[in-house]
Amino acid sequence: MSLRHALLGLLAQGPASGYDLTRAFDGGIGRYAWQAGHSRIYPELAKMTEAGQVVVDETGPRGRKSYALTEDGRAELRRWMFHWPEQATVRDETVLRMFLVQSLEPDDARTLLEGIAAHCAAEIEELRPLMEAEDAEHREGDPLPFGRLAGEYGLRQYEAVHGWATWSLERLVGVGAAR
Amino acid sequence: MSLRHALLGLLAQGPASGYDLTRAFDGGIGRYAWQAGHSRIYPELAKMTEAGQVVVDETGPRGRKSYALTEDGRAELRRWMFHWPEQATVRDETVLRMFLVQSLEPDDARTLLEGIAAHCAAEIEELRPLMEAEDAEHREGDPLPFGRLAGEYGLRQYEAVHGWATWSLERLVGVGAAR
DNA sequence: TCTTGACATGTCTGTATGGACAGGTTGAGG
DNA sequence: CCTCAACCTGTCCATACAGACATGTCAAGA
Repeated sequence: MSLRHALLGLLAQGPASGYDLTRAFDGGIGRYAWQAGHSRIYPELAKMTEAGQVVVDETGPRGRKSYALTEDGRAELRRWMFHWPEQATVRDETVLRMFLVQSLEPDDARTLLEGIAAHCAAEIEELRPLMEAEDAEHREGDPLPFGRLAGEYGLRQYEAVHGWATWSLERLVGVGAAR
Repeated sequence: MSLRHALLGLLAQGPASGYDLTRAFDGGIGRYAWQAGHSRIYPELAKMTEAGQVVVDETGPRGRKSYALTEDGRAELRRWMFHWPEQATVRDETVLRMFLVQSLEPDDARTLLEGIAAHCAAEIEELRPLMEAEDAEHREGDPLPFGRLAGEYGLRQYEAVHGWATWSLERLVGVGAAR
């Protein structure tokens, strides 16, 4: 039911339509945390409405329906945020690839790790200026822009992977060189 | 089809039964990368056999069937490892919670971040000695134990999250204190 | 006026998946 | 000899999900 909580969390920022929420999943949340297409989002919003966690607070042009969180919805979000299961759902293709690097021939592993390192470096160069621009606009005392923490998470994530790939390359050198 | 590639990657380490593979998912790979239960693994192994990517190389007691990678299977694994889709599958409940921290009241957010930081610190203290023990046993020139790179990844991951949570707490202090 | 792209909501089908259901074997220790 | 835990393989069902299919509106610019 994580999709439901993702939607509750996004709606906690303010009312949004199914379309808006679908767009949100194109951004950082869909890239790093949880994917969802509109074909899942619309039915889920319907079920959440039935469950009393959201309401249609406004309709707009083109049949637009704007959803807002109810008290029940906010309570459920809070409950979920504080209730960590022992085994959280995880299914991450990128991390899986990292786990399986050692299944490749040493030469292939090295090539792949070099690719990962380069890719991370490129992402970092793209993300860092965005974060710095946000910080420059930010005034003392204002709430942080939504996604600032998430963006920082993504950045640190890439830095960690970059460091890992570099470290792994060093560790593999001995094996490959001895070939 | 990532489950298939996870299985191919695990089998690249050597033959294993469905039961062995199920156990493997209880470890790091299932915790950080990809979850799978035996009810998915057995049917998938059957399909992979049909596709010629694995073969039953040996039967043992209790109906045990040991699967081994074929050349086709190894080729498919390699192909997949080098073929990165623009948008990789990701569905990670833990990361989702991090994205949604800003949806909470500042006080709740602070409590949660403190919990995350403490949790990460505990995991780091558990993982680091394991890695150090493996390194102490490791001799120059030997191949790294399977999972050493993955373990290092997990460790660096926790360190990154810990750093992020600490940083986030600092950034939120202004908001909370001004309340 | 026309066309195009963005806005907007939905359904349907095949596959993925988790959790329950189901059943049988073997070895070690009491 | 017995029992129990670990070993071992499977199926079934309800739900989750991705991607295709389907439909229609509105605003801006040519």
